[in-house]
Amino acid sequence: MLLSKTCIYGLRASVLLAMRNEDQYVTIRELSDELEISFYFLTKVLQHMTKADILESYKGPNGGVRLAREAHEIRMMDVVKAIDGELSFKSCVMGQSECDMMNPCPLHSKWVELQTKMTSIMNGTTIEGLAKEMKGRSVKTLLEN
Amino acid sequence: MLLSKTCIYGLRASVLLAMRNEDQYVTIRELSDELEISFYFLTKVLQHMTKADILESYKGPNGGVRLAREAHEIRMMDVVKAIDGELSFKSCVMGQSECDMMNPCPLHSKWVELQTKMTSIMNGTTIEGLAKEMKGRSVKTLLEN
DNA sequence: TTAATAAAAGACAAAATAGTCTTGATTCTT
DNA sequence: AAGAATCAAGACTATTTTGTCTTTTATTAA
Repeated sequence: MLLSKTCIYGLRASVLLAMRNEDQYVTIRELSDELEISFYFLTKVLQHMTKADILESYKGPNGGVRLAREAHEIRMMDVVKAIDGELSFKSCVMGQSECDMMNPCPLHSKWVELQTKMTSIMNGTTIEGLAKEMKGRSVKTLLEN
Repeated sequence: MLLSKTCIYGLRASVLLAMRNEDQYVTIRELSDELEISFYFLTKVLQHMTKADILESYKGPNGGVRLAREAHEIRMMDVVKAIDGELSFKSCVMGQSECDMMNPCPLHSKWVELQTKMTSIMNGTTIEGLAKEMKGRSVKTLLEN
């Protein structure tokens, strides 16, 4: 698995937040219910994202979490880096600690293109983009049935 | 990390075997020494590969393991599938259990191309190819220094 | 000001992955 | 036949990831 579950949950929760009124706080319970994952676990994930300034939180009644910036200003890359770190997807396929042009693993030349592509997708995709895609999907599902 | 350590060790050991006289048995101890990894752990990995008919083994003096087929007949994909299974790299980035055209995750359209590319690299790369690349690299290193 | 709501913090538990070691089964050499 | 070499099998431990729960802190509303 390329991304950890923690990271995937973080991404999905961000997308849900972006699909709503962006400046409104949403409780973690609502998010975990909608994602059908453990409330406790999601709490930890989102706490981490709050510390990383991707989300902001508010305690007490009507509190919850929301995106710290506008959804189009948060890239998928920001979330992935904050949770899994950069190494997770930039690390060498063959597990070599250093893998670059000077010291390539036997797959390097073929793989580097893939990694570039991957990086550019993560950089080029915003939470807003994912949210729009999700909304579009729902409409499409409706039209199809 | 895309591939598990188990899988990476299995790949690297296969490449070492291919770099030698292919029909000669090599002891696991030699392989683990060369790869600088745990002998015990590598033993388990290679046992698994033997069961999967990627390697064959022979007990006793002058025994060891060797490739079960010629190096150009073993694809990287064979090793990865045998150890990590297919799901490991074909699974959805966003963690959706079903993710296809009919039921895409919000990243599906962008990601599918990447997965295709990845699959084709794994299918198109043989252990022999990796071994040759390794040998070439050594020569290059010599020439550079 | 008290009670209720909700995140923060951190302890604890379970599962998956990675790593270590011992014993047993073969096979070779002498 | 005996001893050494080597993989096979499986028990055991350590680490990382994932998941659960309790207590504390901040905030609101009555």
